[in-house]
Amino acid sequence: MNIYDISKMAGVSIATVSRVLNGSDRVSEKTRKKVLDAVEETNYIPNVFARGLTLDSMRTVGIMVAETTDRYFAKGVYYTEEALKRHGYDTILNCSGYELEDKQKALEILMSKRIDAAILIGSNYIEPIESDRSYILDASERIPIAIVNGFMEGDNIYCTFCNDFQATFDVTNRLMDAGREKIVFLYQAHTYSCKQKMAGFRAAYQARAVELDEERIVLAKNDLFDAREKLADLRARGIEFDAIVTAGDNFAVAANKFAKEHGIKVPDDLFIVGYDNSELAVTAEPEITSFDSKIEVLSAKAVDSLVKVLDGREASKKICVSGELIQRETTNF
Amino acid sequence: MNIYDISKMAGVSIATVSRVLNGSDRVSEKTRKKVLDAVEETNYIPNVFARGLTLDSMRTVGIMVAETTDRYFAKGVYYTEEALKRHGYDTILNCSGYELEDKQKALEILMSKRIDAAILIGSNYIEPIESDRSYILDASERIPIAIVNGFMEGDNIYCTFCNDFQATFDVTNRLMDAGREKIVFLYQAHTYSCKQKMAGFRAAYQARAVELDEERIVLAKNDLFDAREKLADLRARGIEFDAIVTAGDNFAVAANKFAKEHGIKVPDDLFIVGYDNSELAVTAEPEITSFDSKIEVLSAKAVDSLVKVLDGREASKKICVSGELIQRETTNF
DNA sequence: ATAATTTGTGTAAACGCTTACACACAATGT
DNA sequence: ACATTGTGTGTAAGCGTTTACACAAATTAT
Repeated sequence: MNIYDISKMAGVSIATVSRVLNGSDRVSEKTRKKVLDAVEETNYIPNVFARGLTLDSMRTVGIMVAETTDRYFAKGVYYTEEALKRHGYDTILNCSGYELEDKQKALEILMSKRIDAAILIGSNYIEPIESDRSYILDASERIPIAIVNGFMEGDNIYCTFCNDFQATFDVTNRLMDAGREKIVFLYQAHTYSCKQKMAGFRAAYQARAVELDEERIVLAKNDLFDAREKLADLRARGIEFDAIVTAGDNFAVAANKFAKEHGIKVPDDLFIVGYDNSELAVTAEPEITSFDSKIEVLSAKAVDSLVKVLDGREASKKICVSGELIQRETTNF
Repeated sequence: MNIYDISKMAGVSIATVSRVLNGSDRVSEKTRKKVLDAVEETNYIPNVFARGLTLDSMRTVGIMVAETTDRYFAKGVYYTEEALKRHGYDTILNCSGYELEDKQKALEILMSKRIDAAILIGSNYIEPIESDRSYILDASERIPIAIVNGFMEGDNIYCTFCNDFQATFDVTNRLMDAGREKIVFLYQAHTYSCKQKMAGFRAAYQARAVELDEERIVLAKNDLFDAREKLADLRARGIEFDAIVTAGDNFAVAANKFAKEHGIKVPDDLFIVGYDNSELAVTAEPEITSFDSKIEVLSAKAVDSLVKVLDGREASKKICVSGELIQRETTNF
C-alpha cells in the first residue's frame, strides 16, 4: 500500500495525495475528502523511509542514557521523552552503560539512525579526560546535542545542569550552622556531578576555616551494602561524625541502615542528607531530607534548547537550574 | 556524503561500495581495503532511510511502556533494550501513559516508524474490555507484537508473563500456614495482572473454606499515602488483620509506614508481602518480603520470541515464567 | 471583453541505497 | 585447444516519498 494506490483510489495524482497528507492548503475541500477517505479505508501509513530520504529528517531525537533502571535516569528519560513528544519529535533510546567504549558505540548507533538531535542524560557523559569527549564533539558537528545534568564546551552542544557545587556548599553550611561540623561526604564515582558536589563540600569547610578530615570523604560503590560497610569501618576506626552528606539517595538509605544497625539516633545524633529527592527519600524510614536537583526541569529545558536550534533559532548553551533542599525526618535544622 | 562520493574516492562502483559495507564476500581484499579507507577517512555513515526504503526494514523494534519512572517498567525497558541490542536490533521508545486513547496513539506513532516489531511492556495493555484491544490486533496484522507480563490471544502476538494467580495463591496459602488468616489484599487497579493476583488471593481462601471478609480487599491509589490511609481507615472501623498481601512493593512500603505509625510490630503482629521484588523492598525499613516476578526473564524471553519470528522461525505464543518469594524482615514463616 | 492573477492539480526529477543481471577475466576440466 | 565454471565488478532499475515547475481553469481587475 503506497501513495500510488491511494492516488488511484482517490482519482488524483500522487502529488495531491502528498499535499493532503502534509496539510498543504492548496487543495480543494472536495479533493481532500476523496484522499482522506481512501487513506481511512486502507489504513495507509506513509513510508517513513521514503519521506526521510527526501526530507532528510524523521523528526526523531536520540536519547542516550547509561541505564533506565537508575531512578534518576528513569525520570530523565521520562520527562525528556514527554517534552520531545510535546514538540512533535519521537524518541530513539539507547542505553549506553558506563564504559567509554560502549558510550561511543551507542552514540554511533544513534547517529546512524539519522536522528535530528541527541540528548545525553547524565553527568557521566562528561568524561574527566578531555580527549575522551571527542566522540561527542564529532557528533555535534552533524547534529545539535544536549546534555542533561552536565556541562561541556562545544559549538553545537547545549547543556542544562543543576549547580551541584553551590547546592552541596549550601547544604554543608546549613549543617554547620546547626552545629554539625564532623560531616561525612559519601559519593560514588568521579563523575562531573560528583566532583562538583565534593568541591562544594570542601569549599564549605574552607569558607569557615574549619579543618576537614580527609578520612571523612568516603568513596563507595553504588549499592546499599558497600556504603554501609564503609561507614561502619569509619566508626570502628574511631572516626566520629555527626552528619552525612551524600551524592545520592541510595547512600542516604545506606546511612539510615547503618544508623539503625549501630543504634545511632537519626536525626538526634546523626543528620543525613540525600541527593536527587527520589522516591527512595520518601519510602525510606526515617524519611530522608534530600536535595531536589530538578531533573524534570533539566530535561524539559534541554529539549527546549534543542527544539529552538532545530527551528533555526538561538538557544542558550548553558542553563543552570537551582534545586531545593526538601526537609524530612533525617535532619532537624 | 553519500555512496557515490565513496565510490569515486575508492575508484569503484557504488555496487561495490554497498557490497563492502554489507559484508558481501564477493569482493577482493584489495578493493575492500580501498573502500574501507575511503569510509574511514570521510566518516561516512550510510543513509538509513535509503537503506530502509529498499530493504523495508531498519532492524528496529518499538518499545511501548506506560512510563519509565515506574521501577518495574524501567527494569522492563532496560532488559528489553539490552536483549534487542544483543540481537542486533535498535529501539524506538514511546511512553504511552495509561489512557486507552494515548496508548492507541503511541502504537500508531511506533507503527509509522516502520518498526520491525513492537514490544508492549506491562499488563495494563491487556484491556479489560476485549474490543479495546483491537488496536493491538490491527497492528499485529502488520508486524509481530510481544507483550511482557500479560496475555492476550492473537495470531501474531507473543506473550510472556508470570503466573500471578498461582503466585498470590501460594503466598496467601503460606501466610495461612503460618496461622495468619485475616489477610488484607491491597491492590491498585483493574489491570490484567492485578486481577490475576486478586483471583489467586480469593482462591486460597476458597481452597481452605475460610471465610473471606470482602472489606479486606482494598483498592488504593498507586501512591504511598492513599494505601496508608485506607489501612488506617480499616483499622479505625475495627476490621482486624494480621497480614497484608500487596500487588506492588510501594504498597508494602505504605503498609510498613502504617504499621510504624500505629505502633504495630512487623512481623510479630503483622506480616507484609510485596510484589515485584524491586529496589524498594531492600531499601525499606524493615526490609520487605516480596515476590520476584522476574521481569528480566520476561523481557528477555519476549525478545527471543520476537527475534525468532522475525527470522521466520516458530515461536511460542504463551510463555509463563514462575517467580519466587524472597523472604526478608516483614514476614517470619 | 481581455488581461492578470489566483487556485488546484499533474508531471517528473531527486533523495541514496540494494541487488538482479550482465559481463569480463581467470581458473579449471575435458 | 576449447568449453565450462568461478570470481570480481559495473550498470541500471526500483524502493515511496516531496516538491519545483508547468499548466489549465476559475476568479478578479481593468
